[in-house]
Amino acid sequence: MTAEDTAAPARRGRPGYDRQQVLEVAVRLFNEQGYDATSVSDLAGELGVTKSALYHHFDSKSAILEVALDDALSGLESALDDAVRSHSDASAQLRALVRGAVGVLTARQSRVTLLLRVRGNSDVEQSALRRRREFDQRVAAIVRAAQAEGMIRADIDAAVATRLIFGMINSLVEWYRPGGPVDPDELADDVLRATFDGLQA
Amino acid sequence: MTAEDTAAPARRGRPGYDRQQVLEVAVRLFNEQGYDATSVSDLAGELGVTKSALYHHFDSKSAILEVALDDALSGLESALDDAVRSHSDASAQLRALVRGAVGVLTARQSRVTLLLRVRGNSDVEQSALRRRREFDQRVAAIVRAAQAEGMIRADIDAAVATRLIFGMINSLVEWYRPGGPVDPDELADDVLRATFDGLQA
DNA sequence: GTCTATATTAGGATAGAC
DNA sequence: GTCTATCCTAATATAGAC
Repeated sequence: MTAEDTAAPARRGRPGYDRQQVLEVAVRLFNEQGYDATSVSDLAGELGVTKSALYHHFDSKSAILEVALDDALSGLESALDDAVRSHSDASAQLRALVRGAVGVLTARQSRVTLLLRVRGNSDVEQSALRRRREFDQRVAAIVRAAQAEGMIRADIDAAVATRLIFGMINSLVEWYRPGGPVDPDELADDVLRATFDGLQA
Repeated sequence: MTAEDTAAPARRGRPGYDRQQVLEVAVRLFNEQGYDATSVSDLAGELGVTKSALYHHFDSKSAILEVALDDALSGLESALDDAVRSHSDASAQLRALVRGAVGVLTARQSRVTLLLRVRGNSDVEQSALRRRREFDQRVAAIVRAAQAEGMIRADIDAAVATRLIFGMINSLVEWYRPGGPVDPDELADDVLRATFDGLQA
């Protein structure tokens, strides 16, 4: 209904998954139980196949994680690039970025959730962390510039402000559920209002 | 210097840990690597003792987790109780709660971090989750009441507002470090300003 | 309070048939 | 694309001595 882009001829019988379907279920399980707490057996059980079948789709458990993390990072980086490209002043870029980030978090919720929980326990996780730190630094630079432009109040440290804003945004993955009662666009508006105008009446 | 309440006669030689010291190191490791990714061997290695030595202090790995989670939850519950007891109107209670929660998060950072990452993979985790949900519901009720009092803007859903506020607060555990450049009290002020007045100049 | 075994199970991963 | 069988390692936990 929503995403069936690949030209895959919609499988029928119980068994018979493609890479995308495996990825989908894996990411969901990783989020429900945590990556480390999810065994390949768990995943196989959830899909109703054996462990061996999974190794036909992915070389390793961490290869699944790698694909998911790349997807999340690409989304966030694109949102940042778009925001920077579409606006010349930092204040407008920041607003666009907040809206874009909320968009990515709601659209790719499960993969971004995975990204935000990465601790650096493997090469895959460490390289994702590096890439995420680069993203964070670019964002911090924009917040600093927006403060210099007078958009962000001067009585708060720009680095702290950056973390508070994205702390609020990132926390969405903990409760937002696609298809739930909260509309993604309205949510973006709420976050913009909450961060910049405040929740006080 | 800070917490040496127990009457333990300050050990000397390398080996020789008490429960508190083991707990301290365990919680730090759990946060660095994730609970599931941290083996009892890792912990033993970090302490410079064998695995068996650890089982002298705690019955199981999850027993360590249980103590840490209880401490975090107790702190948050106390902050909530204090806020409710000290103020009669919801608006003041909410402000006191935000300040108190930031205080608990900064003072018991490592244990609260652990709590916020719990997924419910065991009985210990599930009972912590239940207790946390109770806390969340009490908080949501206060936010609703504060909105009814006219303190919180009416154009945002109270449940969403609650999650945004505590999303920002809880995100502190991701970057705040005791003894670092950010003062806990100033941070509480910043969070109050950011959530209620907004970050806009 | 710690140590040297050791039991036991589960985990990630591979070989090769269907 | 999936299966059975299997390898190998690492994980939690225990027994009993020092």
